[in-house]
Amino acid sequence: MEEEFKHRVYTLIGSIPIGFVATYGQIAKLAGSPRHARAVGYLLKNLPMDSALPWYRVINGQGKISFPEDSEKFQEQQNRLLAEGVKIVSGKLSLKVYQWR
DNA sequence: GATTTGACTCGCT
DNA sequence: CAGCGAGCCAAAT
Repeated sequence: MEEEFKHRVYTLIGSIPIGFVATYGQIAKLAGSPRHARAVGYLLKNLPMDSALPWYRVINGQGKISFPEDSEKFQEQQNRLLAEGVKIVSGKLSLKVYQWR
């Protein structure tokens, strides 16, 4: 695996401000590989749970959490986001995609 | 070293 | 406007 890619992905995710989120594709692109959105997900999947990385700020291209609503993972991610200041509008999470400006 | 898998996307129906 | 399908490509087995 390319260590550099991984490192950039982790760094980028870590740099997402509170109250914002980013998409897998965006992370992959900024990490240097526009077509590796899935690899990003893969990396997050095998993250150690003791990691301080805000993986829950990463969502899919549709601005949603990439888990079925009934799954525990979904619940946890949503809760963490809510705890970070994300609000609910019209029953949906008000997710603002970070733009690395 | 080949095969399967997936926390993705985009485009067409 | 929601749903489905095919493309993509690294990581894991």
